[in-house]
Amino acid sequence: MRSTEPDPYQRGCPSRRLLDRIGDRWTVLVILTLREGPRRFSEIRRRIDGVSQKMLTQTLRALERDGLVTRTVHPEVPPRVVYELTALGRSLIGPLDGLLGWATANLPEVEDAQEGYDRELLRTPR
Amino acid sequence: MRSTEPDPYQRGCPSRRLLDRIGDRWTVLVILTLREGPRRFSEIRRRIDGVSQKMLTQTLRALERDGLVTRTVHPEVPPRVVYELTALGRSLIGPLDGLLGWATANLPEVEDAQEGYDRELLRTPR
DNA sequence: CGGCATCCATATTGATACTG
DNA sequence: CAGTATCAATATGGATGCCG
Repeated sequence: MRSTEPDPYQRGCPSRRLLDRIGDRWTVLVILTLREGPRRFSEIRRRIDGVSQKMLTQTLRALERDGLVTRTVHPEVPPRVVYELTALGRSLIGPLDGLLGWATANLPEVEDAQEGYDRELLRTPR
Repeated sequence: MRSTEPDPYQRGCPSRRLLDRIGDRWTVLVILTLREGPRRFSEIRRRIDGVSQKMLTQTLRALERDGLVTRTVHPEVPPRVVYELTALGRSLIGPLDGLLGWATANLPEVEDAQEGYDRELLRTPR
């Protein structure tokens, strides 16, 4: 049996393209931040611990290019730039929540497994 | 209103820890490969286009450490090493499928958005 | 076969300085 | 405020060779 293996994961397949997009350290966090509503650049920056201004700019540009986020410049002084999820961006929240829920429920078990693994390594160094 | 912003995404929060684990280029693809059943090292390697032996080894070790994958060495010559998802690992498949489904359904729209964005940049180079 | 060690090119990121 | 530009540090990944 087992006649039908699915296709291998080729470079351009949906899984790969998705991972290339949201598989970096900041993209998902920005989307989750914007789920609360439109936010200014500095607000987003404050809510994501450790993101540099450069990385946040890059991430937001990529999200805008992907059609997941809109960028609105209010012509004032000082400038005010507001980012907001598009409908497409919001549609990603459900699936992301699925993963987040898994993380909340199962990360403790993952970390237990890590401890066990590391302890075993110490006992049998090689 | 809007009294209650959720906590910011601190460095050690579940979202961050999850992304640190599965946010790399290969982890998700390995899990999806193993969903079909136990597989040998070389089988996995063949099914993921472009993964080097070094990266696959690293990824499998991390997954084993996380308790998501078991590694079984069959003491034969030549050696045969079989990897298999644990129950914990299998529990991650549902959430991952959610994301994959989103990708399949919406990546075309994302790529349209990119084209539009890039075309606009060409028109107004700066 | 599976996998470790090494070397090396390149990508990613952070820090800093500067601008409209 | 919200960027851009530049440089330096680091992380990542691939290629190769060797081993049980």
